[in-house]
Amino acid sequence: MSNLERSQRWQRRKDARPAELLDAALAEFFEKGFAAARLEDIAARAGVSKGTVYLYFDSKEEMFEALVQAIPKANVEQMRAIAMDATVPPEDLLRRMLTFVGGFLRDERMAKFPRLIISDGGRFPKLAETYKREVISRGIGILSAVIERGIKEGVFRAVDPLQAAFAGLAPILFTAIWRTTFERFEGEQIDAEIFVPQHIDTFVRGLLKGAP
Amino acid sequence: MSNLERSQRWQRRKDARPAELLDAALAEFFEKGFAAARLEDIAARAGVSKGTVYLYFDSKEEMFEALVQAIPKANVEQMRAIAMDATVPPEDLLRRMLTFVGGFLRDERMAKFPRLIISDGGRFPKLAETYKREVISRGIGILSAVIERGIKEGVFRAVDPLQAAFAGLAPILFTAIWRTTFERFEGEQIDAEIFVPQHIDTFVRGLLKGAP
DNA sequence: AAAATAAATAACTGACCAGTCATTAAATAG
DNA sequence: CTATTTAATGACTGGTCAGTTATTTATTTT
Repeated sequence: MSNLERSQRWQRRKDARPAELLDAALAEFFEKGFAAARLEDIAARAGVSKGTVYLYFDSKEEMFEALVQAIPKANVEQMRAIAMDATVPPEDLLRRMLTFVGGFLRDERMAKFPRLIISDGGRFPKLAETYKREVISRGIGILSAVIERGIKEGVFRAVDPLQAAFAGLAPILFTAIWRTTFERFEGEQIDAEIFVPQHIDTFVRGLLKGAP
Repeated sequence: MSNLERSQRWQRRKDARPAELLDAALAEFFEKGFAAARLEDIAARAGVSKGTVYLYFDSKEEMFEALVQAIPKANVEQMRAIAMDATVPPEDLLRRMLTFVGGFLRDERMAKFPRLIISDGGRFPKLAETYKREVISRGIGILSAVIERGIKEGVFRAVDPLQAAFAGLAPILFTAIWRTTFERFEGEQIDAEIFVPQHIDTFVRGLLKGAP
């Protein structure tokens, strides 16, 4: 029997562990929430024992932080890229940006983040704070800048740009929360395919000057 | 020393206990979420020992159910009353109804409910199910009926009434979630005073025919 | 091939908490 | 005033789980 075939109890994989543990942690957190997720299950899912987790992370909370820090930032930066194109009229920019957000929230991973933050933000304020600062504030900032430009150029009515940005984003974020909370029960459903474009249309029309 | 002055260890108050316990439970659930709320703290807050709780409720979950069942129904019925007035044009009805929702969500109690459901709905599906059936579905049903009437009367564009109802409600519910999750951290804030009326205005304008 | 190193394990600890139950004492009936 | 009932207590149980640590074993070095 060769060495390769011989069953080994475990292997040293120093480099791969942290990422694998974070993947496992994300899955468990999404499934059960932060408080109820068991470190033992996270370890098992990563094919490792509980003690090993503590070789790479100081605590459960630190794992959570690492996840919130890492994952949703790229998408926000991509939204900024869309906003940069000053040759596009503001109402089209707005449509594109909100469509983009609706798009990446269709990805399970992204959709489950808001719910996780809302769930455990109460007892672990750092998480909510980080998410607000790194994700929401940036996104809102970019959106409201575009709305402000539209007002200056006389295309939009003179609304409060910050509050309008929230109003544009809220239904889309709400879709993600809905999916992860109420979709599985019978009764009325949000159909993101219809809901998101229709909302964007209504929202942008409602913002335009010359509306009734 | 009279009987009245004599310090008594406790009093029998069979009738008052359940309501007092539910009040205490609501406060603890709002503060810590369902899973993290301690029965001992709920009991203490109601001025009673833990054992007493089990004289009136079979389990922690049953307390939660009782709360979700009881509290937010009245408001939904009040919204139905507004919708009933067929002499008012649909766009005004819509404004009134959404303003009403924005109003009662300013009450702390109401604002904290959605967050509680979202937080613990995952592990206690019954709660989310009850809330969807008893509160959300009813509210959405009433709203979408008014929107449908508006479309039939030729006042609104031919949108999907159900999805539009969600779109009208979502930002207002989102306000409540925001308040209980992100308001305490520095950075951009939703100002409900501006946000809600502005959203309602944009939403209804966006729905009207003759928009650009 | 033996010694050294460090990755990984698994048994353990200490704290926590939902739910139980034998006991106590307030209220009521006889 | 005494006996009975029952509201309320509080110590206890059984189970869970984050974090620790002594030990084992894979890998690297010499």
